[in-house]
Amino acid sequence: MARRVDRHERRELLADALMRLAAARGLEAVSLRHVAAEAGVSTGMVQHYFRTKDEMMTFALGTVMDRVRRRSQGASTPATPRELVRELLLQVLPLDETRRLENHVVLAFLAYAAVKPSLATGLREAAAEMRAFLAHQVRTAGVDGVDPDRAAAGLLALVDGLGLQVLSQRYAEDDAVAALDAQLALLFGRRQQSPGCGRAEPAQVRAGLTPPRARRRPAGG
Amino acid sequence: MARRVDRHERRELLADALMRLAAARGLEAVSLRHVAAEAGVSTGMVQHYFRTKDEMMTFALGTVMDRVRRRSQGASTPATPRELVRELLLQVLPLDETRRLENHVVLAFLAYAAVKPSLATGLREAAAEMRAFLAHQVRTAGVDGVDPDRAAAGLLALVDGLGLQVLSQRYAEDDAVAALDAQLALLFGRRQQSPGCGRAEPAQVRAGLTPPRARRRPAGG
DNA sequence: GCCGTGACAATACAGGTGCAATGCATGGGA
DNA sequence: TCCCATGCATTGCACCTGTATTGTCACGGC
Repeated sequence: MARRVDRHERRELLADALMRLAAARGLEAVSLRHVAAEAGVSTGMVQHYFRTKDEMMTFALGTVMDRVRRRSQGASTPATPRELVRELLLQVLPLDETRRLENHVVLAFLAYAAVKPSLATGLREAAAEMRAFLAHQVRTAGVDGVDPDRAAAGLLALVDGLGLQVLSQRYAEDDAVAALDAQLALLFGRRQQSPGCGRAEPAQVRAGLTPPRARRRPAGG
Repeated sequence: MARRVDRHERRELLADALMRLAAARGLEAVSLRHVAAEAGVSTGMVQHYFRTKDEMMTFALGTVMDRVRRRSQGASTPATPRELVRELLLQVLPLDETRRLENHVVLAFLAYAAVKPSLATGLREAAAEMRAFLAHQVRTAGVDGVDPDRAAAGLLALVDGLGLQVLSQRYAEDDAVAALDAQLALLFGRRQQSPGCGRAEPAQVRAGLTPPRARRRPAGG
């Protein structure tokens, strides 16, 4: 066998091109030929590494999520759970070009997944993973009176919504960050506002505000 | 001239077919021929009423938004601003088949609009309209310490995020409603929790929590 | 040496796409 | 009655799509 190339690396290169394309011109502009052109290769090569378009799409989606995951983990090593949560959620918001691009891609895939259940599964898994992590941190923080799962789900919903607003230019980036911080303050307790009273409020807030909780379907994540 | 048909009515009929298609198989499945087939007419007729595909898409998007708008207004006539706000936001969440369909369509258009600025404009307008209405109601309610605009934007972001979660089956419908209600309680004040203290908290909460702009508008604006 | 296999390239093909052009029936104004 | 704009159907076209097929070339084991 004459294998001299790193197969996975090649696939990621193509996935990169796909993401650029999806971010710039939408997922509908993604075709084998366009991806090949964007990557500067022949369409034959794309076919060589992905037997079908669906396989290519699935791999690309996985790549995006892996990338977000990796960046979220490797960002820094904050001491407190609260900082950890903040770091993670900030990595999800479209605050720079890289993340804007990623958000665009994820949005495109989100709409696409409404039709392709296989992709939906992947997205759900990633979300479940994040929720689990967030819930764990909330639990670790020891905020009393809050259901960690609910809080995590609420945070994710908030960040999702904020991301949408920012992407469609209905909201400024700074405002989104401020909104997130406000919610975090609510959840973890700001400073100490008239103890006893301030304590009671946030718990109720959390329980209500971050509402749903995902029933984690084991299979779909 | 021999005009016996209601042009607008015909166009809405076609837009209906388009929406059904978009909800069921994604916006990528929307073609002149498919829309025609779904509506049970010839492709020639579609071309007769929409000179271009883009014109058809734009009209369909407008139709969805109008529909949501209309339903939101005509739902009922609740007495309090809070009820009004709740009614409106509930109309945006995908809580029944109709709204699930609308949400799917809006999501599809949202992703599509990231590429077609003309559509994005329409979506933004609708969102601005809703935010203005919500802000007015919040102002009318006379909640002190809250910026009505911020609160409105926050509510929209929350509902947007919740809608996404529900659509992608990461969140149960009931949980979404509970989440919304919790946020409303926060905003308008639940009952009266240790007055003075309970009063101060919500204001801060609102300002922070509901930050961004609304994504949820089913209409796709 | 060969030869097989992996890494690509080029091409072919059936089908779908948006859109233009054309055909044709009909019914109201002249 | 003629006339022609309207409402719609049919057809055609150039292009693009995903995929299958085939070809070519370089390498590495035998």
